[in-house]
Formats: sequence, C-alpha cells, structure tokens
Amino acid sequence: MKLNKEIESCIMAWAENATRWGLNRTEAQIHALLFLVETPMTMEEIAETLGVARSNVSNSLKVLLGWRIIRAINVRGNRRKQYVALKDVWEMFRSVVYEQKRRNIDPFVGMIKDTRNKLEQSKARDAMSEHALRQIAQMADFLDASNYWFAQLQSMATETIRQYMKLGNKVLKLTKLI
Amino acid sequence: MKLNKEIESCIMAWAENATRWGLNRTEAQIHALLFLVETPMTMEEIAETLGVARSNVSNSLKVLLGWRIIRAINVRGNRRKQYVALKDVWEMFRSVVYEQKRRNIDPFVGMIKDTRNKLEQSKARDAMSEHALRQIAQMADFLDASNYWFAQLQSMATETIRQYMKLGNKVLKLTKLI
DNA sequence: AGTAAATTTCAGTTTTTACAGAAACATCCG
DNA sequence: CGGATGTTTCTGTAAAAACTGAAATTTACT
Repeated sequence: MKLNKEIESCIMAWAENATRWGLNRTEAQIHALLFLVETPMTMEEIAETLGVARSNVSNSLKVLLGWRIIRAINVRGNRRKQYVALKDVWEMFRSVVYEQKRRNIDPFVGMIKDTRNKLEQSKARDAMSEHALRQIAQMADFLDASNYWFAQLQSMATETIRQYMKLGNKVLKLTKLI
Repeated sequence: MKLNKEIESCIMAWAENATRWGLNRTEAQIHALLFLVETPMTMEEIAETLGVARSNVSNSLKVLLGWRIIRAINVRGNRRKQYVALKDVWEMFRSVVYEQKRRNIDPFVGMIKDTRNKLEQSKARDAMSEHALRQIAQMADFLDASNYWFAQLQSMATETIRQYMKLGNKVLKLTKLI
C-alpha cells in the first residue's frame, strides 16, 4: 500500500515512541499503520508497506493480537486473513490496561502474597523481618486497591471513564454525598 | 548486610517481576532491597549484599533516583552517601506515574500534535489522509484527558487517591449530583 | 487426496542491552 | 598540598532481543 509522506513519517515517529510502551519497533509500526489506515490489510501488504520480512510481521501480529489491540478478519472465499486495529482509543486503552494487569500485576500479586505468608509463618522474628513484612503488607494492600480499580475500569463505558478521569480532586466533595 | 533467606528470595522474585516494569535486574533488586530494609545503605553495602559490581550499583542508583523512588542522604562527617527507598507505596506510585508521563506521554503528545498540524496543513485531501487525521485527532483528545488526569493525581492526597480508585462506576450517579 | 497459497517455525545473523573490572575523577581529611 | 576514600566513566565481554530468509507446516479449494 502506498502511503503519503506525512503518514509514513508519522508511523515512524509513532513507532519510536511506542517502543517505550513494551512493543518492539516492528510491532509498533504495524500497530500505527493499522490504526491510521482505513482498510483492513493482509500480512503481505503490511510486510511490503513497511519493508520487513513476512516472518517478522507474522510474529508481530501475534503479539498485537495478544494485546487485543488488533483483530483478524477471515474473508469468505479468500485464504488470506486481513487485519484491522481497534479504531477507538478508549477501547484500546481498556484492552491494554486489561492485558497489563493480567501479565504484570497478577503474577506480582501472587508473589507478594506468597512472600507475605512465608514471612508471617517464619520463626525469625527479628527487626528486619518485621519491617519487611510491614512493607510487603503495604504493597499487598496497594495491589488490592489497584485490582479493584482495574475491574471497575473494565466494566465502565467509555463516556463514564472520560467523566471519571475528569473528576480528580472533586471526588473529595462527592464521597461526602454518598 | 546479611539478609535472611525469606527476604533474599523475595528480592529475587521481586526483581524478576519488576523487569517487566522497565527496570533491569540490578535496578529492580536494589529497589526491592531498599524498599524492604529499614536502614539506609551505602553503595558498597548494596554491591556486597547483592553480589554485583560497584559500577553497576552506581549506574542503577542513578536510574532509580531518576524515577524518584529512592533518595540519597548525605551524612555529616561522612563521605559516603546513603540511600533509602520511598517507603510509602502510594507516594511511590505518584512518583512513577509522574515520571512515566514526563518520559513517555509528553514526547508522544508532542509528536501527535506535530503530525496533526502537518496533516491539517497538507494539500493532500485524499481519503487516506482524512481518515488518518481523524484517528490522530482522537488520540490527541485521549492524551489531553490523560494529562488532565495525571495532573490531578499529582495534587491528590494519598487518601483521596484511594477513595478515587474505589469509586469506579459510582461516578455515574455522582456526576449527576454536581 | 492433491496442490497451491498462506502462514508459522526455525536457524543463523545483527543489533542492543547489561554488566564487570579498571581507570579516571572527585571529595574531604590532615 | 598530599593522600586516602569514595564515586563515576570507560572499555571490553557476555547475554538477550530483534530480525531475515529458508524450510516446514497448515489451510482451503478442487
């Protein structure tokens, strides 16, 4: 697919930024491309447009599917799958948060809980263990709060999230009204 | 510093998880150590406790200072600096969010704004550019909302943030009351 | 089932990142 | 001003990640 210059340079700039979000260069480029372009694209079109190997595109698409920010479309009477990005940034946001929680928070919570148990059951009742336990407990509480928040976010409609984000400090006054 | 077995294994497990948060192994280990331990530690103590090179500790401390999740203490009459971690997870959370915004969101916003301008001023009024522009504009709006949210978060007291996170879906009912 | 197209997996190469140890630099004491 | 202690920077090496091109596998149509 022939891209005009502005879009091409946007994709490159986007990709450079997105590497900081845990995607590698190719993954980020593909996502930017699919997000900006209107029509679904096949793997081959993507590879050709970006000038990277098919195998690279294949693996990258799998990663992006894993993040739930692109979708595959099966066209009847055509073996080639087509790919589209989620076009709504708020939906995208929800997907990314969901996956971040699943991959990064959940295992961390597990580890923290285990450690807490081990420390609580340990015979060693020295100052160091006591302090570590307090710290771990604090972290566990924080993670509980975060998990509750994540769950809420998943169930909230886009418009609600938007209002929620605008709310900020006003929450103080509001909670008094409940 | 001699650590007991539970704490040592916790540090290692913690570090393994924290690499997913953008710290490398050593940085994550140092942070876990300082977070769990009560007393401030010198660079040398840290290096020795974790069994890594001083140079490595030096660089890692700089990174952690950059994230504002540890602090250096100058002890009078002693050349050696000591290091402590932020002990309150909510404060830590604020720091990390602040730095994430500064490093990742802000440059991204700049790039998106530039691209938006370029696309709007471009002569090419084809379907592709139109669609890309809509997508970019959408992203720009989203980033505006996020930035507002970040700013709010920085100004909120810990207890307020906690309430805010618990609020979730109830925001719908509440905003009607404003 | 046969087969051509589409996709994935694999092996090897390049690039990037993490780290150790040494050298250079800075600081504070007498 | 030495000189000892403490810290950072630099250089080389090891480890990890990204990527290509080819081979193997899957898919869906005849």
